[in-house]
Amino acid sequence: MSENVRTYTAEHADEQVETEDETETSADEELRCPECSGQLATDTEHGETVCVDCGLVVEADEIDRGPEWRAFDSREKDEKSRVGAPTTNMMHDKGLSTNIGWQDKDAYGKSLSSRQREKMQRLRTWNERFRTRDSKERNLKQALGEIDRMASALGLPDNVRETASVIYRRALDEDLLPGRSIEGVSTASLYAAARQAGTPRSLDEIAGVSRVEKDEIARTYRYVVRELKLEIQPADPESYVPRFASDLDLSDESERRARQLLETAKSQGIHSGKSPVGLAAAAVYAAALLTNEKVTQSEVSEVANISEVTIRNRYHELLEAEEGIAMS
DNA sequence: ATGGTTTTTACTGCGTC
DNA sequence: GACGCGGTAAAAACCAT
Repeated sequence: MSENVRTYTAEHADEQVETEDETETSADEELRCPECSGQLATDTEHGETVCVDCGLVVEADEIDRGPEWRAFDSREKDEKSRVGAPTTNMMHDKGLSTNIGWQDKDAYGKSLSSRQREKMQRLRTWNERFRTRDSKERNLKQALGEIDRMASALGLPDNVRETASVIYRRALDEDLLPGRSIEGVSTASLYAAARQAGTPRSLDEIAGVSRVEKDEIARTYRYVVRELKLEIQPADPESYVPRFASDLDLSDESERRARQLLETAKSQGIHSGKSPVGLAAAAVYAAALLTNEKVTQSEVSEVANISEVTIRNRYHELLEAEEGIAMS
């Protein structure tokens, strides 16, 4: 039983990243403080992102792209409104390009003459052609559609799609695409984004909704992470707990116990090198046992996609760790 | 390619409903 | 007898070197 602190990298490859002196990292991937790796908080009042631990200002003079809220009457609404919709990375042109409405109405809402209608139709056609003119844009359009589709299938929230879009966009900008499929990079981006957002999906789940083989996803993922210097920590077992618990119709109580078990396991260092998914599954099973809720190992293995043997091994270790704490 | 570790597969035995 | 559970051995998968 060697006490090796090997990071689990099977489907969770996390590359070590040399931290450059000038931390000119773009805001879209910043999750942790570069100094003390503490939690970051956004101060919208001053437009700053600060570290709650050491107070380091990570990002200043940010632009708030959202609309001003709280307008009490129509006059105020006009004053406070900033023109246009908020930009989003989920559209290939950030939602900024011109779009010609489909309604054949003029600015006053009056219908157009048939001549004008024809003209507008031609304009729409050309506008669409220009909008997706060069290959990069078309590429992006397809990729974002793909990301959206997979994210929906996996029930991932919008912010994950946003992040995935950002990652993909960067990959495109850095010319990472040649030699790799659009689907592959889209999938890898989504996988990375899900993990960054703390709502990880296993490689198997991702592969299930992607057109690309698991191997290629893993390969591309590693490549993208390395090239873009994304910092992604090994998945936290606890982030799988809620999903498993709800899939098994377990009470909040046992979900809490499962987290607790994982906490003590972490403090004991039991978790290093083991599959986060397996750990989470075992914790959920053990917690259900402790709260007298009937769940079979095979049921847990089903929802977690983990073998029963692994669940057995892990949950023994979890319980031992728990007792070890109780003794001391 | 190799070696070390973890996970999976397959099989067996035990107790209970 | 089917089912849930535990254990073991060998194979496969995986990461690091």
